Parts: sequence; structure tokens; C-alpha cells
Amino acid sequence: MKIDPKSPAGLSAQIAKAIRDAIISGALPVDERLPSEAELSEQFDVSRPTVREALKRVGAQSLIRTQRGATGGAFVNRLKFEDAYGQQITTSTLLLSMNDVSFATACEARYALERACAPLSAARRTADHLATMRAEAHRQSQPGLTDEAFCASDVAFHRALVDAAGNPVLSYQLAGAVEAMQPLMNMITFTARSRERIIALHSAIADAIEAFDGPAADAHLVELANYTQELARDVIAQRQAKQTGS
Amino acid sequence: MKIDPKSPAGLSAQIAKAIRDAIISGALPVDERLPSEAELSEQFDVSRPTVREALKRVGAQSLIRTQRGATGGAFVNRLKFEDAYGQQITTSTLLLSMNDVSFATACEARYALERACAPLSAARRTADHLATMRAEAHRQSQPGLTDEAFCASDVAFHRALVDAAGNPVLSYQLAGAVEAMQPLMNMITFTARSRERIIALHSAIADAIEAFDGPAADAHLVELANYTQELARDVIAQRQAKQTGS
DNA sequence: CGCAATCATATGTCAGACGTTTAATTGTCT
DNA sequence: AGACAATTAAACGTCTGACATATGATTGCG
Repeated sequence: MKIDPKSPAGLSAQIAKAIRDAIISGALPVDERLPSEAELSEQFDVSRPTVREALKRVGAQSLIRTQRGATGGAFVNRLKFEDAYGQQITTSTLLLSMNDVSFATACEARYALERACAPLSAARRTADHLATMRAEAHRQSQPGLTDEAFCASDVAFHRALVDAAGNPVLSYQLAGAVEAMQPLMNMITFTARSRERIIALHSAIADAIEAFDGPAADAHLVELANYTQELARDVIAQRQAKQTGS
Repeated sequence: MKIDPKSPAGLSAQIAKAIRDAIISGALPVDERLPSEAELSEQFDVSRPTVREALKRVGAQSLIRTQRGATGGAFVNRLKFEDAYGQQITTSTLLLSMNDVSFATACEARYALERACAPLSAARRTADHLATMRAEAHRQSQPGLTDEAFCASDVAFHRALVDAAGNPVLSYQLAGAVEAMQPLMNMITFTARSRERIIALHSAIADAIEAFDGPAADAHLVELANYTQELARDVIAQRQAKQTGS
């Protein structure tokens, strides 16, 4: 990878790309130590601050970690699923909020993906996952719960449902879809009756999962998806009516 | 957000987090200009290089963009789906390669998610998406195609299938799952007969999508998933046999 | 009034320095 | 000889100050 000092991209960006590419291509294996900042600055013929900026860029994606001290330096980081969750959720949330994605679109995506998990979750659920689902459903039934807390518990319930599939790749991909819905759900005011309905469906889903009954879980998920969309439509209609009236 | 000069996290990391949080919380709207580096260094009581490292970190996630010149500075970036695709694919690919995710696990996730798209794709496909799928299927049938090119075309076919659902959220979430499989698929040597079978299934899927027949598309996807798993199992078995023998 | 030269501002980069952390080495004492 | 303590060296983290470069705004002239 050559560095062009006159490129409009900027030196640190080019160096960051070079390092990133080296990691992605596998030229730098996990836990490999990169040259020290001083050595890199010599190799690329740039100053140390420029190298540092490049390293920060790469580090922001968790591709490297740095260690201080005598044997310190930058090391290729083993990207863990848990590290990636945060980024995935942040990015998904921002994508929805910054691109005027409609509630209907996001909701459709979320439930379509969750339904993909349902048969696997029904087949493989552990007592642990089931207990989490039950606990969240119970939490949702407590009176005096704020709408926000209700949504948060809803997310936790659905994450447990997804995790029950026992497939980390699925859990990772869906983390964004499930969590990013929370800000959108928070716009909805849940009446006592609508909560009751949702909790009933959650319980029905948990029952189906407990009974290893994939199709039943799927059917209840469809019901839940439809009901959620219906609720959202009502809220939006009410809001539009208010806006017209004022 | 307070900055603690003695925190082991490092000053630039703390400042980066502060800026990130401000954007995520919505305190800084899209296209809002951040204070200049000099002003930020005064506000946080750190030097300019430290502020710059923090800005690079945030910029690495496409949350801000920078502009040089008199009216330049750092601006909150509107995160576009297309920008997020790349990160999503990179992260997913590295997650698979660095965590010893089995072919079976990744494959299961991919096809489960694709099946979630199938009914929507069948309902909403445009002529454009269909044409892409046909073109890729045709490309796959050309003799002399390397295994790598075959896999790349396979990915393109499946991306068109996903995009046909017309839901950008779905497309985004699945981009990682579909693309990250490519390196794993590349390990497989496709015989003429296996290619033939895969192309036939691709054509069958395209037929079903063309006919707006979701269930048929789903059924063929299941076939394809099973066949792919079968192929992978054979390759792995052969490799193990070779290893035992040598 | 329009256009060109100038200026101001802000990022990009560099050079050198000092502080801090950490591990390896060395030296000393038992 | 072995164990513990002090020293040293390597590397990152940060600071100061400076210069280069890009770009919009201002000013001055024709």
C-alpha cells in the first residue's frame, strides 16, 4: 500500500486504510503486534501524530487494541461478538432516526427477522432463555410501569427469544433490528388494554417456545406484528388529526 | 460529560465518547457544526492533538465528516444506508473469521434470514431485481468460471433477492449475513454437477419470485440451504480424511 | 457592478519534548 | 543460589508551537 502525500483523502486516512486492509486480508493475524508508532512513522514517512490518528481510526472499529509499557504497542484485536453488538445497535438506531425510516418499514423488518428465528428458538431454547422471557413478560404486567420501561422490557423479551436460537450470527444480525426499534416504540403511548394484549401474546409465544412448537410461536409473532402495526397506525392517525385541528 | 484526566481510559477516548453520546442522544442534529478543534480543546481543557484523535475516532464510524477551509470544521453526518453497508460487511466477515464460526452456523443464519425476505420479495419484486437475478444465474452457468467468481455471483444473486423485498432495513441487516459467507463459500470446490444443481435452484427461485409465489421461493431456498450444507459437509469430511491419511 | 487579490479561519501535518506505564534487567541482601 | 527491590528501557499518551493548505469572506480596483 502506497501513501500519496498529495491525495485529498489525507495521510492519516490512507494509512488507516492500509492497516485496516492488512488486517482484513489476514496479512496481520490476531494478536500480532504492529510496529511501534515511531517505526510506522518512519515506514510511511509521516510524523508520529499522523500515525496516531490513523491508529485511532482503526481502533475505533475495535480492529486493534493498544497497550502501554515496555512490551506495549498496537495489537490486532480478536473481534468479539459482544464488542460488535454495541456498534451494530448504535449504527442501526442512527440509520433509522436519520433516514426517516417509517415505523411500518422498521417493524416489518424486525418481525420478519424474528420469525426467521422462531423455529430455531423453539427447537433449541434452554430453561435459561425461557426464564428470561417469562420474567420480562411478568415485569411488563406490573402496574405503574412507565412506557419507556415497558418498551425496554419488550426489547429484552425479544432479545431472549432471538438468543434462544443458539446461533450467535443470528443474534448479532438481529441485535440491531430489535434494539433500534426501541426509540420508535417509545413514541407510542401504551394503554392498559394494549399492554394486556401484548403481554398475552408474549405469554403465548413463551408457551409455544416452551412446548417446542415453532409454528405456534410463528403464528403469535404474526399476531403481535399486526397488532403493533395497528397501534402505531392509531398513534400516527391521532397525531395527524391533532395537527390538522390546531 | 466530564473529562477525568486521570482515567485509565485516556483523554481522547473520553472526549470521543462525549461527542458520540451527544450525537446519538440527538443533542447535535444532523449537519450541525461542532466547535472548532481549538474551541473544543479549550472546552475540554486538553491539547488540540488530543481533540483531533477524538474526532478521528468518531469520524471512523461515519458519525461526523470534516471540511477544511474558512467555514470548515466537523459536522454531524447523516448516516446513509450505503455508508453503513461497508462497515456491516467488514464487521460481519471479521466476526466469522476470527471466532471460528462453523460453516453450518453461518449458513443456517443466512438462509433463515433470507427465507424471512422471500415472501416480501415475491410480493414486491420489480423487473429490475428479477433481471439481476436472471443475469447472475446466467453468469454462473458460463464454463470456465473460477470458483471465486462463482461465489461472487452467488452473493450478487442473493443480494438481489434480498433487495427485492424493498425494505432498506432488511437489506442492511442482511448485507452482513450474505456477504460474510463468501470467504467461507470460497473454501468449497464446486464441481460441474454441484454448480448445475445450484443454478437450477437459483432459476427455480427466480421463477417463483417472478410468479409472485412466496411459498415456492421459500421451498427452493430450503432446498438450496440443505444442499449447500451437504456440500460443505462433504468438503469437510474429505479434508479430515486427507489429514488423517497424511 | 463585477471580478480579482487579499485575508481570516479552520483543518492537516510536522517536529520535539515530557510524562506515564510496564516489563525486563540488574543489583543487593539473605 | 535464590528472592526481592531498584534501575532502566521501550512504548504509548499528551502537550506546545509551528507551518502548510484549503476555502469562504472581504476588500479594492477597474
